[in-house]
Amino acid sequence: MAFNKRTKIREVLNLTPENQIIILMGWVRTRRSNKNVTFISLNDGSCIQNYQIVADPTVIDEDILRKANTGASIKVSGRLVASQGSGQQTELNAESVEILGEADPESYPIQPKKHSLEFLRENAHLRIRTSTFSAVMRVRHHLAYSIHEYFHQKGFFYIHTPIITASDAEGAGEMFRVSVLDPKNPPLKEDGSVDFKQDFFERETNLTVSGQLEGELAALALSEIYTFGPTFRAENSNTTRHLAEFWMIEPEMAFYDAEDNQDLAEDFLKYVISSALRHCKEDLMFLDQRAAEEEKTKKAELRNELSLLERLTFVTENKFERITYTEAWEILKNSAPNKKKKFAFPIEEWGTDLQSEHERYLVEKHFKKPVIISDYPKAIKSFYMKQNEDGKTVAAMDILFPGIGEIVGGSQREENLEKLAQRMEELNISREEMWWYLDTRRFGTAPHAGFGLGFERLVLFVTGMGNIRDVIPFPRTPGNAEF
RNA sequence: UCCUCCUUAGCUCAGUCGGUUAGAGCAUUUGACUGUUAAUCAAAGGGUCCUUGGUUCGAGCCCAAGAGGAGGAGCCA
Repeated sequence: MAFNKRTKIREVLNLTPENQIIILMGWVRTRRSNKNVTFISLNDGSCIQNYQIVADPTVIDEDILRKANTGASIKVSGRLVASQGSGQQTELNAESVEILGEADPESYPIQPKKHSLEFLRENAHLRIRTSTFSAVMRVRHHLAYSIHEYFHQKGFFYIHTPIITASDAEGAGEMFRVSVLDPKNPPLKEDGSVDFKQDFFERETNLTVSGQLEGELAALALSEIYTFGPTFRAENSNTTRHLAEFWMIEPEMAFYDAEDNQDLAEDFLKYVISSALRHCKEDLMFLDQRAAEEEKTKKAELRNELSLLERLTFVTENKFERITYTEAWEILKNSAPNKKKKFAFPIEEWGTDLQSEHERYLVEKHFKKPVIISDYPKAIKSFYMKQNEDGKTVAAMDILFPGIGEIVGGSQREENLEKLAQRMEELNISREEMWWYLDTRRFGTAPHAGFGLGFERLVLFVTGMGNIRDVIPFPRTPGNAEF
């Protein structure tokens, strides 16, 4: 018999019991037994539910049942019947059980009990077998799928921008070097510096920190494109919302201005979150309960007012608040915590960047909903952002989510060659190396805009998990690349 | 990188003022039990108290350094 003749638990749950023969394969979650009967809770990862196998010790060999302990993988053939117990509609009366892979109960780390997330992080190779992580991974999949679905339906093209890049023009911080040179004995130039001319690409190369610049090139040909790929930042960030390797979605659209950009970002976020609510209902209900348990351990003032499911529904049903940096600055300057000197960074001069505590105040206390802040001072934003008429601000926007902070950062791009070149000169960015980028402004330049969405931050928000390391299968953080 | 906290059984944790043989729950093993829902009941096994050094008659507990982890900040998505 071919292995794929088996039925997935997700499908079995919808079958009417007619004593038909069904084959299930999966991993044992728990086993309970007495003299007359053994119950096995089986999970195959196809859904959050375990399926109950009933084994009669006069039918199934006792040695086999003994090996069907927590963590073992088994194949069960049996008859689908209405359940005699109250916990489930149907169950499988085993006629044969085969042990596919034993799991020594003395050494298998995942027990049928609540484990700490820290412990599971150290067992990342096995944690996907837990209810929580399998639920997170399924939600992650559906979010990725619905992202492609959203853009495809709108006529956007999926562009693959390079992972290896020679430009660090974004200035987005430290990069990981890509090199085939011998690190112990690299070829040197006369001045003693490394001679990258002898490296694989005959120049210094790094892992990408953003696909945006290449995305712009494609948008100025295909009109509307998006990227969805891995992104690397070699920053020594140790927080619950940073990874050294993460996935980013970067749409880039010709003939969009700043407002079109905001409209798209808001519509997009609402689409993928409601898609998760529709397609991952059971997983999200499980994660909702898990998050509610977690809430109980927090201090009262740090607790969420809304449950996970309520937060998700709230975001899809309410308009995001849209304010400018200047408006945000005024609200913050006149806010109670600022007047009472409760902020670690008091709001005084116009023009300084907003700190986490300020963003959190706006999102969680003042507006109590997602907030889009636009038109930041140009000094604190990147060179490629469109300079506004006032000469002080750029057409940037950040979308802030409760509990997550910045989930989207984007802008209308500067399409004017002179203004862009001048800004690059001011910031000491090489116009010679960026000739290809500037060419788009030389030939048929057009207004365009785009944004970057941190995929794991989205998964974090939708699953209600607290740490970004728990929403990617194998997290890469400073000092951690085990799996 | 900075600040704060943590590290005791496989897991989660307790451990009084520095005092003799280091505890609990869960897990595991064995047994009991006529259908269980993370079954229940009984018994048993299980320890480099993170590492190194110091103080002391005596250190899981005090001090120092190091390692690992968590939370917050910065950088950002």
